[in-house]
Order: sequence, then C-alpha cells, then structure tokens
Amino acid sequence: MSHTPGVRQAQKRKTRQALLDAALSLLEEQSLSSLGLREVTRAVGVAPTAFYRHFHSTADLGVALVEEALGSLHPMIRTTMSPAEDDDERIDRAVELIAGHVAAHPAHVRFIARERHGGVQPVRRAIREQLARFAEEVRAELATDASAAGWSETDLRMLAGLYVDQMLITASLFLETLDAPDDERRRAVETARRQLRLISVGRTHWLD
Amino acid sequence: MSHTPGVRQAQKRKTRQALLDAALSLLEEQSLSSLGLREVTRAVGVAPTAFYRHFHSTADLGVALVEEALGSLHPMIRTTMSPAEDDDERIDRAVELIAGHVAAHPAHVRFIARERHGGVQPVRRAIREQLARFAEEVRAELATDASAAGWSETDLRMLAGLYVDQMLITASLFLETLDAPDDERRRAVETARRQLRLISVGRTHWLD
DNA sequence: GGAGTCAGTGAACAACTGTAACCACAAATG
DNA sequence: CATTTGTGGTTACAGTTGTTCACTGACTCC
Repeated sequence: MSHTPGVRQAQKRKTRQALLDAALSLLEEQSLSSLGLREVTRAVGVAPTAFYRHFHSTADLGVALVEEALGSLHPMIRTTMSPAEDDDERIDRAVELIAGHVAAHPAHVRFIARERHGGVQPVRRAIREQLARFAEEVRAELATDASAAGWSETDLRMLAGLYVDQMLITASLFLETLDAPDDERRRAVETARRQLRLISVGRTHWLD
Repeated sequence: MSHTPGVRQAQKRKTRQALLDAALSLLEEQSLSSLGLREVTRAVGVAPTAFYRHFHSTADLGVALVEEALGSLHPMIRTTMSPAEDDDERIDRAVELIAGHVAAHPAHVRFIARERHGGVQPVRRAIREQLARFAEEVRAELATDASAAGWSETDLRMLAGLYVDQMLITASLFLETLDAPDDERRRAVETARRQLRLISVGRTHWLD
C-alpha cells in the first residue's frame, strides 16, 4: 500500500500507447502488412525487443488499433440513429457527426478504411466483428422506430447493413476531401446527404 | 518481313504477364505496399533485375494490375445498366453479373477492394480514376432512362456514385462468401438484391 | 550477313528485417 | 529489508530487401 502500486503499470501503458500512436502515424502512408516492428519502436525511441512486452506481432497491434478506433464509437449510434423531428434532420445530424469524427480522428478512419479489406486476416476479422456490432445496434435502433412496422427481421438487417456501409463510404469520402478546396468539401457533404436521403426515401416506400 | 518480327516482343509480354500473374497471386495474402520485387521475380523464376525491364517499381506494377482488373470491365456497364422489362429484372441481371465476375476473377476483385484505400498512392489514384469512369458511364446510361426525366445533373451523378459504390460492396461481400456454405451465399445474394431494390425504390420516389 | 538492340543473368553492396539470449535496475511483494 | 517480478536495453545472428554494374546471347534491322 505504501508503495503506491500502479506506477509500473502506468508507465507500461504509456509506452504501449506510444507504440500505438507511432504505428497509427506510420500507417498513414502504408498498409499494416508492410509495417515493421523495428520501424515502430524506432519512432517511439525504444528498443526493438521492448515491442514484445506489449504485442505478439504487428498484426496483434493492428487488432488493438481496431479496438481503439471503433470501440469507443458505439455509444454514438444511439444518439445518431435515434428518431428526430423529421428524417432530414436525422440525416444532417449523422453527416455532421461523421464529418466531425473524420476531422478529429483522420488517422483512425484511414486505418479502418485501409485495413477493412487489407492483407492481415486477424485485423480484417476484428473490423468485421466491430462493424457487425454496429449493424446490430443500428438494426435495434431502427426496430424501435415507428416506420419499421411491418418490416421483416431480414429486411431490417439488410437496411442496417446498408446504412453502416454507407457511413463508411461517407467517412472515406470526407477523408479524401480533408485537405481539398472548400467548395469541393461542400459538394462532398451535399452528395453524402442526398445519398442518405435517397436511401431514406426508399425506406419509406419499401412496403408499397 | 522474312524474320517474323515480334518474337522478341511476344516473349517480353509473356514474362511481363507472368510477373503480373505472380504478383496478383501473392497479393491474395498481403497488401501491395509489402510486396517485394524479389518476391515476385522468385515466384516467376526469373532474376530480380529482370523486373526493371518491365516496371519501375512494385507501385508501377500495381497500376498495371488496376488496368488489367478494371480496364476490360467498361463494356459491361452498358449491357448491365441498359433498361429492362422491369427494375427487378435489371437488378437480378446486375447481381448475377457481379457474382459471375467475382467467381471468375476473385484475385482481381480482392486486389481492387484491398488497394482502393491501400497504402500506395499511385494505385489509389488509378483505381479512383477508373471508378470515376464507371460512375460517368453509369450516369450516361441513367440519363437515357425514361425515369430520369426531371433529374438534375448533380442528382444523376449522386445516384451513379451510389450504384458504383454499392456494386463494389456487393462484389466484396460475394468475395467473402466465396468459400462459405451454400445457404450463406444465397443469403448474401438475397441481401445484395434487396439493397439494390431499396435504392431503386428510392429512385422512383425521389421527385415526390 | 554483320552490327546493334535489349531481355534476362550473376555477383556484389549496404541497409534492413524479426527474433533470440543475456543483462540492468526499478517496482512490487512478503 | 530481502526477494521476486518484469519492463526495457544491449548485442548478435541469419535472412531478406532494393539497386548497381558489367555481362551474355538471341533476336531485329539494314
């Protein structure tokens, strides 16, 4: 007790986080499958062998990055997908939330978009699982919506998957226009809004 | 004339194609940014230096692979997007075409999905340009459709982009279920069909 | 048919990689 | 306080990488 336990663990977490940060930064210009363990430790200023104290391999680090990038995003689903005055308001809210997230964490978004179909199987699986969780959360939220009356479970899942994919597309579109002229960015936002709106229109007339 | 010119060029093209094939095969389990030039030449059974006779770098080879994977796909747009008896028939046709293409050229599809957001900038750009061409072709085809009356140019482009993205999503979904049990594959096909149908419904009610 | 072109070879290079064994020393434990 | 634990450092190894250079020998052209 007198030795204030946890000093050591705190330091360990600190270097672990430094490794994650350095890796994420290095991954802006390459894929995970070409990321070397020495490269990461060099960027942190730590011995190569120290890497093993935190991760088995770079693939392992990649899985941790998936958790970091997507794990904290789940609470946002409820607030985003919850019913609004009208559909357009909900769409605007979602688009703004995505734009804000991309602007705040561009490297994380880039990492997910890149490694979703990337060359490292465990990372692909981790991303797939997280996205499946998102889809399930969206489905649950859609089910509470009044306009979901008469929808089959299959169709609800289909729609939830469509929304999740569309949000990823939107995020990666915003990422590409991050350092583009203002008018191009505005055009991207408008395109994303209309695409979501078209899906929304399809949704309201689905049961015709 | 008597010397039958072209024997040399034919041989060169043959090894070039062998390099492309070997690279594509190696890329099933890794990303382009980690593909080594020696790795490719070793797989072909040729000296490392021979690589330079055909490509400046692996990034250059990647751009050539983009051309190979997407270049020959443009003619398919017209036949796929051309009007049909009813919308559902057109959707079925498109889904079957995608499924067939994925089954026939899985490595190409995987390569495009992987490198679209991959770590090699010139390859990303090449893919983006090809997809932009697809979107333009889809837009042109949509414009001839009777149901496009009253649509703005902006909205037509928006819809074309949505279709192209959705086709890529569908292709990568089919790719994931390539060696999955039959019922899961059927479910994937059904999901893809319904997602396209929902977009189609949104399209017909867009001007309300 | 002789000269030139050029796809592919082989050896050599400096730099890099992942990983192993062993060591140092501060923190945690009793 | 003495002992154990475990993060991180050091050194070393065997393999790999991209790129260079001078070369061979078959094909092409005049």
